Order: sequence, then structure tokens, then C-alpha cells
Amino acid sequence: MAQNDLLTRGVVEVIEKDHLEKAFASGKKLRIKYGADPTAPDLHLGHSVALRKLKEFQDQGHTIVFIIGDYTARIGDPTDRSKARPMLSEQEVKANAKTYFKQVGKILNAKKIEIRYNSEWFRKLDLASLIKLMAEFTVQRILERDDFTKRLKSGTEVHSHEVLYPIMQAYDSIIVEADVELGGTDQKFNMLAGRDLQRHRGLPQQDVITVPLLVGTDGVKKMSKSVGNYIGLTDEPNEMFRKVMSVNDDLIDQYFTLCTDAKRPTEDPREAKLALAKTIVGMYHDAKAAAAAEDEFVRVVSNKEIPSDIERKKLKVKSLSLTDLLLETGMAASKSEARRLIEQGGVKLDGERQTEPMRTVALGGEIVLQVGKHKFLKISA
RNA sequence: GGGCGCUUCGCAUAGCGGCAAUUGCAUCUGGCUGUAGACCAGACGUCUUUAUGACUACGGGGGUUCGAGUCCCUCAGCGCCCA
Repeated sequence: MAQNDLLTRGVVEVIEKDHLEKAFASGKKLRIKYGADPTAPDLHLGHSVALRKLKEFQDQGHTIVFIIGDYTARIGDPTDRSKARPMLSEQEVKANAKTYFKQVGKILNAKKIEIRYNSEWFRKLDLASLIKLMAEFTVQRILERDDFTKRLKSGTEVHSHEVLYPIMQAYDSIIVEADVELGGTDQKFNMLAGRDLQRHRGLPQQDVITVPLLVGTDGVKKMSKSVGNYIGLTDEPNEMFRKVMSVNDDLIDQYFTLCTDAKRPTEDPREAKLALAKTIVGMYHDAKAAAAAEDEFVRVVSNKEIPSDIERKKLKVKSLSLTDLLLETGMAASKSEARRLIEQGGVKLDGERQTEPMRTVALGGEIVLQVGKHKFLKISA
């Protein structure tokens, strides 16, 4: 990829651009810092935006420094009170990191990454040093952060430890001697805090690159696992294909730019999205799987045929009511739900719509049970 | 330390003693369509002999009452204000 694309495609802002360009021109190998959260080891396309950018730098011979924020994770973040996020043990952090880097390896050369756990230095930081560190920032400066301001205005609480996050992240930059820090636009403030601290200590300031936050499949909120609008890097080809196809039309261009190296081939949204889905599945699986997924999609979704590969389940009984069948096979969570689905016309047996909840189903050979549009199950006695 | 208030479906909300309980979002089903979205219709505690049915539910426990989400006491969690 051309060097000028490096700082433009899929990039929102570069601070300081001139400085960074000079550094590139000098041929110096830079240390590029990226923060990772070990609490959520499942990566999705949203993460891939930053990772793909890092990959470009890696290909130029720069060093990617991954900071695993295990220290903060182990303290637990009470901001999200609804979840009462549990503290992670050392083993859990390690296990998460392992799955994390396995997925990162789909994009970056994992062997060349420098991995640092921030517990390495925070564990040793005593109170006196922490106070000294905090003295290097003013409360005003910290409260400038957008979400703090908003929460203060609206009366939502801001826990006092939260103001430490930007400070800790800034400290990370000092320790790993970052030349550049890369992150989503939501990280801008924290990354700039790194610059502040470096300047304050008379160190060279890191440059900051922000990348866009990918909007999720719903077309509204940023992609995240908890919202459920995500496309996971480890999703099965068919599922991945389907999810890409369900992306809002307005996002097609954005997805091409941020998630692939390709360009949108055509104006037609359906065709463009098929190409997009095929490209993305090809990236995280392979071309063969992508082609198969496309066939499957056309067959099942476009032509409404039965999928080629359906899960099977054996039942021990010879006959039972339709409601019980849904319950037994786990296609419905309760009898009431099963009844509801049947009454609303969402249940088919061998392609025939069923409307009678109490009818008895005789099990002999194989029958195909369909619930809703996507759930299929092959049942044998 | 003193005063006030909050806790109801995944989230958010209504609820001045008759409530399986409002509304929005989310979710699910059906319709429409180029997949999705948007849009339209419906559902959204469980169970059954499907009924003006039974049971379980409005933070926990106790009480008043024919009857309590609603009133009283108490415990817990959370928040606001004054000092």
C-alpha cells in the first residue's frame, strides 16, 4: 500500500501529521502502541479496522506494541454496574489473551508483535509515585473529556477512579516508549493524555492516529458484542456471509473502505453487498468457503430453499405433540412460546406450515423442522 | 452527621387498594422486498382440561386488609441535597 494511503485510508485524524511523515521519511523504525482489552476476547470487524491499519505499519517494518490492560481489568470497572463485572484472575487474563492473539493472527503477524501487560509496571507503582503522577495532570484537563463533561452535566455519576484511566494509559506510553499510538476516535482523549505526559517529562511526544468506529450491522450503533450488531472474525462462513448481507445499504462504502482492501465494484446494493460478503468471508476463511457461502445464501435466503447442511437431532420417542417437539428440540424455550410460534405460523414441517399446536407428530424417517426463517433442524427417531 | 427520594419484563417507564400490571426501545413471528432496513400486522410470565382457568411475579422479610406493586414496619442496594 502506498505510503500516503497509510495515513489517509480508514484514518480520521493524525496528530502531528507533519512530524509523523518526517519520521517515516527518516526511515526510522517506529514503535506503534495499541491498547487491548483482555475482558472481551471475541474480535469482530470493528476491531479489524484498527488491526488492519496496524498491519500496514507492520508490513513497513515498524514494531507493533500491544498493551494488554490486564491491571485495569483485574481491578474491575464498576462503571458498568448492571453487569457487576467480575475481577479477572491471572489465569483468565492469560486465557483471554491467548484466544485474543489467535484471532489477531488472522490479520497481523502475531509473532512480530511486542506484547506487554500493564500489570508489569502498575503492580509496582506505589501510592507516592501514583500521587506524583496524578500531580502531572489537572482535574480541569481530565474533566475536559467529553463523556465526563456530559455525565457531570446530566447528573450521571463519575466514579473517582475513572479519572485515572487516561492517566494510566498515558503512563503506558512512557513505559513502552511509544512513537505512535493508534486507536479508535473514542480513544483520542486518552491518547492525547499520553502526549501531555511525555511533554511534561521532556520526552518526545508520540503521534496519535485515530481510526473510525465501525457502525454495526444495525446501521446505528457502533459495532459491539453486547449490542449484538457485530460480525465476529471467527464466525462460520455462512453466518458471516448472512451477517454482512444484513448490513444496512448505507454502510456498504464504509465497509469496503474500512474492512477490505477492495473497492465497491458496482452501484447496485445487492450486488455490491454480495461482493463485500464474499470478500470478507474470503479474508477470514478462504475463497472456497466464500464461494460456498454465497451459494448457500442464494439458495436459502434468495430462493427460500432448505439449507444443505442442517443440524441433526435424534429423539427417543415415536410420536409427540408438535408443541412438545419444539420444546424437546430446544427450538422453543417454553410451551407457551412453542404454542405462540405455531399459532403465528412460524413453524414448518418438511416445508409445510403447521397451525395446530396439539397435533401429534409421528416420528419415523427424517423430517425437517423449521422455526422462523433461519432455524432448521433435521429430526430422526 | 442531618433531611429527602428511588428500587416494576433485557433496558427505560406508568402505576394516589381490585393488576399478569402501562408505554417506548430491544426481541420474536407473519406480510411486503433485492438480503437487510424502513413500513404494516401480531406476540412478548409459566402451566393446563383454552377458561370471565390455575399458579408464580413489581429489591428481601414481616404486618394492616375480603383483597397490597399500591398503605405501615424493617432490612438491603442506590441516588440527591444540606453540613
